[in-house]
Amino acid sequence: MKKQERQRYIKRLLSSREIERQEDFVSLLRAENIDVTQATISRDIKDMQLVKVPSATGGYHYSMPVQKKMDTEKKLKRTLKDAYVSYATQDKFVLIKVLPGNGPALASLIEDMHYEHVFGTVGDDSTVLIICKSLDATLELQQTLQRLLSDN
Amino acid sequence: MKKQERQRYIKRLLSSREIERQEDFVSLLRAENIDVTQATISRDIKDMQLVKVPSATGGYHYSMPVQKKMDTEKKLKRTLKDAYVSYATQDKFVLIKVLPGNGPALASLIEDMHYEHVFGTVGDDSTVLIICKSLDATLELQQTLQRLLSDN
DNA sequence: TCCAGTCTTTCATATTTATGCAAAATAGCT
DNA sequence: AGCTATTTTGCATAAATATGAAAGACTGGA
Repeated sequence: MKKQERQRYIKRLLSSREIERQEDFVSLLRAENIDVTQATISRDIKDMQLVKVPSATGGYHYSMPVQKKMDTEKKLKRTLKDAYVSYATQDKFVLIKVLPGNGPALASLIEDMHYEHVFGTVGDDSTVLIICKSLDATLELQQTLQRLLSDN
Repeated sequence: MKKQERQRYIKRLLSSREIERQEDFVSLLRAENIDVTQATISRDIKDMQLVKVPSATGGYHYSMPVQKKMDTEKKLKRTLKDAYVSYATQDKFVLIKVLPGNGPALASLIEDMHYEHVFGTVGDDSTVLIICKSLDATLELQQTLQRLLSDN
C-alpha cells in the first residue's frame, strides 16, 4: 500500500515541522526516499482534509482539519477523565498511568492530536510514555494535559 | 471603519453559505454593495485566519480557524454552565433564560460559533432568543446546546 | 498468464491564492 | 485646513494549488 504509507508520513511531517507549501511536502518526502509530485500531495491533502492555516506570525502552515481535531480532543479528554490514574515526569518524559486496558487508546489519541511538542508515544495496557521534544516541550505538554483533566 | 465591517460581513457569509473560492466572497459582497477585489479578500482571510477545508463531499469551503472555534466553544460552554436557568422552544425559536447580566455575552458567543442552523440571535440582560433556520435546525441546535450543558 | 476493471500517479495546465509596489484612504497631529 | 505617518486597497503578476486526461500500477478473476 503505497498511498496509505505516504499519508502516514505526511501526518508525521505535519506534527514535526511547520510546513508552508505543498512543495515542502514534496521535498521532505523526497528526503525520505518517497518520490511524489505536488499534484499527488494536493490530492492527499484533499483526501486527508488537511487545511492551510494562516498562522499568527504572518505565514501559513498545513494542519489537521478542524472537526477531526475537535473530535479527537473530546475523545482524549473523556479517556483521560475516565481512565486517568496518575502521572510522573522526568527529563523529556511524561509517564501516565491509566486503568488497565486504556493505555493503547490513550497513546493513539495523543498521537492523533499531533501535538507540536510530542516526539512520540508508547503505550502498554495501563501506561503511556510520552517522549517530548525538549524540556520546555515537556512543561507545555503537562499543562495541556492538566487543562484537559481539569475540564475547562 | 471599512475593513472591520467587511470582515463582519465575511464572517456572516461564512456561516450562511458554503463558500468555495475567494472570488465567491467578492461576488457575494458585491451583492451587498461592498466592492472589493480578490486581493483584499486574500488578506482578510489571512487576518482572520480562515481556512479552506476540503469537505467530505469532494469540494472545498472556507471556515473558521481551529483554535478560535475551540476557544469559543469552551467559553460558550462555561457561560452556559455558569449562567443557565432554563430554556423553552417553539417553532423556529429557542429561548434561553440566564442569570441577569449574561444574556448579551451568551448571544454573542452563539453568534461567534457561526452555527449552521442559526439564523440570528438577540439577547437582553437575562434572555437570549435564538432564531433557527428551520424546524429541523431548531432540533439540531437544541441537541448541540444540551450536549454543551451536559459536559462532554 | 492475460485481460478488464479499478485505483493511483504524473504531466501539463487551468484555476486559485498571495504579494510587491504604487496609489488611495484614513488618522493624527498642529 | 494642511501636512505626515500609517493603514488599506487595487493592479498586475508571481506563487501556489487543483485537476483533466493519459499512462502506469494493481487486483481479481478466467
